[in-house]
Amino acid sequence: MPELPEVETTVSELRSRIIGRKILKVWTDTKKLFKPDFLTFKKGATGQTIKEISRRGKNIILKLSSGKYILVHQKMTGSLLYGSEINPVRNAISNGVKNPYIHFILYLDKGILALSDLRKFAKVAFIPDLKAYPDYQKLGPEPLSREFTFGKFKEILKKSSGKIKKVLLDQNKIAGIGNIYSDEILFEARVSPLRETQKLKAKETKILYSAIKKILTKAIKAKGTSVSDYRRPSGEKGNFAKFLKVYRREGEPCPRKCGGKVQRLKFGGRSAHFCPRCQK
DNA sequence: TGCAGTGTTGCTTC
DNA sequence: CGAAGCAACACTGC
Repeated sequence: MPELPEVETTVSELRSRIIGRKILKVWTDTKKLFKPDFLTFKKGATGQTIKEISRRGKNIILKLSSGKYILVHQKMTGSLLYGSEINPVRNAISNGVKNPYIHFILYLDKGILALSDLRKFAKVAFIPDLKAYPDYQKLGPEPLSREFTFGKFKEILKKSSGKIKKVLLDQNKIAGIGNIYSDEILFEARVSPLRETQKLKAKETKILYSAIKKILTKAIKAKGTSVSDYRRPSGEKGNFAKFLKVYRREGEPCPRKCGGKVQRLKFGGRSAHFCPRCQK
């Protein structure tokens, strides 16, 4: 589930703990997570000091003392956890909850950084040159950055076709929005996920732009959403789930009290939740 | 019991 | 070329 607010929470909570730490050892039981392969990763990471940690879209980026990078994408069920040690019997982080899904550990000179990932979809890459990494450089603008102006948003929409929900989910158009927040943003803006992007009115575009900034900012303040698996580095849950208005609320009355009912509809391979009465 | 559904992405197919 | 479908994996809930 980690979308922009969850990844932002992870990065900001890890920063003070792992900056300046040296990577002593790398462990995994799932080599397929690694790009280009585990041996390259291990050679590139071992002995390095972590100089910086940052976020780009849903990606976590560690800059190493060699000037090269580690990129972690948590995909569906990944969480990066930090603790003082690992309990090998329960595969649990010392100060976290029991967790049998740890598939990757960086042993640092102080503490450990572990990736929990039930479905093993996560990606852990060693990248010599970030700018030359296609998955990274194709990403669209950061929606909370100064660069993402209303003009920029209009330009993105102008070049897009199809339904607005699909545009919001496209990482190469805007980076970091996933299924939860696209539903919540569209509800906030009173725009149906099924609307054709080209047919949005000027006023709706403006409201949508504000809703993107508003919802993502609020979710970061709440430390993200834990619908099922996402955890903060400490193992704690995010607090935004209770603020969700439509996501996973099929059949409930519209929280805006318009008299409509939240509907779930499948398209583009995923489900969209919305109120057909007040989202036009 | 069994099967549909799950936060993401990228590959294959048409 | 774009759009759509599906696979990667393991679990939950109806």
